[in-house]
Amino acid sequence: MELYVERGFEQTTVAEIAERAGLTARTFFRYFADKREVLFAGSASLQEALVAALEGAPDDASPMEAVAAALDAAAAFLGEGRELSRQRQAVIGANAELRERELIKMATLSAALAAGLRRRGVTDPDASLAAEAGVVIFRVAFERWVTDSRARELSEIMRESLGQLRALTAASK
Amino acid sequence: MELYVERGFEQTTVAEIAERAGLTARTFFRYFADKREVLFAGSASLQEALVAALEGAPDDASPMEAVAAALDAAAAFLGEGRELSRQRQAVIGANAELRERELIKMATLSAALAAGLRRRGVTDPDASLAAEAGVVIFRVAFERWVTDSRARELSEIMRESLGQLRALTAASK
DNA sequence: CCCGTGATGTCACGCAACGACATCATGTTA
DNA sequence: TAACATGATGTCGTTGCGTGACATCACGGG
Repeated sequence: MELYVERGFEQTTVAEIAERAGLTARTFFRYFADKREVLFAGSASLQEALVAALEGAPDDASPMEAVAAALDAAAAFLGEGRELSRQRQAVIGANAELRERELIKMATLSAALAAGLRRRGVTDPDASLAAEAGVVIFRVAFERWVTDSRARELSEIMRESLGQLRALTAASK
Repeated sequence: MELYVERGFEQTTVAEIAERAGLTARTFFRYFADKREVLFAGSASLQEALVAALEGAPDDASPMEAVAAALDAAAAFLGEGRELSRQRQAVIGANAELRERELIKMATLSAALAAGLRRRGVTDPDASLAAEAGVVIFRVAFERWVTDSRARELSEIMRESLGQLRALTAASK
């Protein structure tokens, strides 16, 4: 992160990262599949947290209520490190390759949520749609939280965004 | 395409592609930004066709009706080359880097459609949502068309998928 | 004290991607 | 016709990503 923020993603070589970390480039590649993956190291555990929250929702919760539980977990997971999230997002936004990687992480997350919903008994078109909607809300809320100057909580913005989507879909005849 | 189908994307070198085309690797990179871009060469013109159709829709058409016009254009654009689309999709599906590239192309398409809708006077949350919904329908219908053994028309599957999404959103209270 | 085992380093390699420069076929203009 | 500009291609050299093969070294257990 230090190097990516200082001089940008492309201008940073793996050798430099390894040196800063007191390692060899070869060792770097034993921990991260490629230069991009460093920025997404936490995404696996984030995904696990969301899926766990979704599956831990009450049995009688609707699909979107279960998704809302997952979003709460996301807020808890990310809520503390706003400054880190800001830097990270700035780096990713400045580079096309990183945006690609982020998109596929989001797609993976969506698939995992859909699978979790199916395990809860939600059938297929609904499971996928609810999962995709959840990811859309996550992205929108996260973007606002990172951008906004006001110190609102991520969880609050998540809930607000969910409400907005609800209103929008309800209003579409 | 020949080489990617024969031996897969990763096992094909740019030098081989260039040789097959009677060129140098250096020249290849003058036409395509990278090895992946070859498979997405047509995506710019596809996007232009969709946006043109969206903007050419009647003034009194609703946002989703305009999106439907764009989907018709997509069907017209791709409808003839089913076998090519099949091969292409098989290659892309077999490789993570190519899936990433495809995701960012879809995101770009969604942004272009949203911009087109805004030019039609649709305001922001609706424009983005309608555009994203359009891309979802495109993906789902295209996937079915490529996978299905039956010889149904792409345009027909597009319209059917749009109807299903409409029904789903209408049913969600 | 030896012996796995896992983490790291070293070396060598293939290949993607790009900059700089040369070449060659064009069509244009005097 | 000769001179010249232009655009497409080839040639050469370089950087950096990513990987396989092998060596080394620290460690804890027997």
